[in-house]
Amino acid sequence: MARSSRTDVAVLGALSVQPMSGYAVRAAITETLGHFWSESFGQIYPALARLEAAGLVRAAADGRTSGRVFEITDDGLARLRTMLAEPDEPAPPRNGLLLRLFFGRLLGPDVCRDLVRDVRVRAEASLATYAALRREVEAEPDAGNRAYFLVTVAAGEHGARAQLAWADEALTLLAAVDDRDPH
Amino acid sequence: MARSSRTDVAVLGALSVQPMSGYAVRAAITETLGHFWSESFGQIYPALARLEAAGLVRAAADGRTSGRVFEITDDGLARLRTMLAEPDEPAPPRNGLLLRLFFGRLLGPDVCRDLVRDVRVRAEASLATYAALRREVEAEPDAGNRAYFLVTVAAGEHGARAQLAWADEALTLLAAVDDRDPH
DNA sequence: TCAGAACATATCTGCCAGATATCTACAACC
DNA sequence: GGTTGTAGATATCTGGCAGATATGTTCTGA
Repeated sequence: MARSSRTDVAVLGALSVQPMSGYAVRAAITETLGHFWSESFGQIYPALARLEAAGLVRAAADGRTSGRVFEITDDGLARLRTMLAEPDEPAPPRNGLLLRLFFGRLLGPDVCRDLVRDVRVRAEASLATYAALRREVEAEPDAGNRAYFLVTVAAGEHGARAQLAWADEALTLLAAVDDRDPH
Repeated sequence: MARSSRTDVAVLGALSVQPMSGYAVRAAITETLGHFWSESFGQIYPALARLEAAGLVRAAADGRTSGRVFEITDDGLARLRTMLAEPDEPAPPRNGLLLRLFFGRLLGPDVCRDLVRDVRVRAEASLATYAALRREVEAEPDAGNRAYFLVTVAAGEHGARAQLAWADEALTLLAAVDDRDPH
């Protein structure tokens, strides 16, 4: 996925499922891709305008509700396939939590332990969410996509379990730090 | 960590270790925080100018090489502590790999398996890097910071192991997908 | 002394999140 | 039958940030 508009990929992907308004695209992305992707309105509307100008998307015959409903064109579907096949450029790492823990001595071990415990709590919650999501996907009738969806759910599960295990190791490490260390 | 300039935190953090030029700050961040943080020059120089104007950083008595060497002021250290203590706002998820796998049916199972195998290879390499880093940190004399550094190394290790385990599960899931599925 | 490597600073483009400002449709409520 | 609230919908602006690029400087080794 080239650095160039990954938003376009997500929007085209959403419209490849069914025609939608910009508002609905955002809702679909939040709902369905929410555990590994996010988009803001500030991106979606310019993206739709761009894609429409390029003929990758067109406003569907207006059913005269409010809001324009867009559908993907054949060119758009071809472009989506191309973009999906581009090599992935992993984002540069930027983990605010680890940045703070690295300078943890300035914060003191107490605060650091709270930070880690907070991660632990959120990871537990994520696991529950993923368990529900997995049941949902496994019950879904669309067998052709099921394996792909499960792959993304599994990524979330493994990530959350890793956070749990890390949090426990981190708490052990921090337990050994003297609270009266000059920070 | 408020959304507002996390770059400032990283730069102040680097300068809290020792005075440095902008160029050296970038090098230090890449080298020392590289496995969980990154900065670009395009951020560092404006950040240094901002911080200097705010009195959080000052140009050290010039030893007359090229380049201005900055050191953190007392105000800067206080500000750093404050910023480190601010609540963490986790970045919105944006995982290009999972985005592609989610629409994997459009790509076909072969391409998807290649993507996953690639992750697996990189995760193996990461694990080796972290093992070396761990040995380095454990040998380091600075006992006061060692636990904090190890916490960040452990995060990388757990993350990489999770990727390995996920990749294996994903390959199993994708092995069951019929290659002749209409995509 | 000359070439090139490493050091150093600066700027510009484009992607993107988040906040905010409107506007419409519709239903519940009084 | 008007008011009010809520959800749907579109658009714009600010600021953080990565990556590329341009350019000058210092040092080292041939």
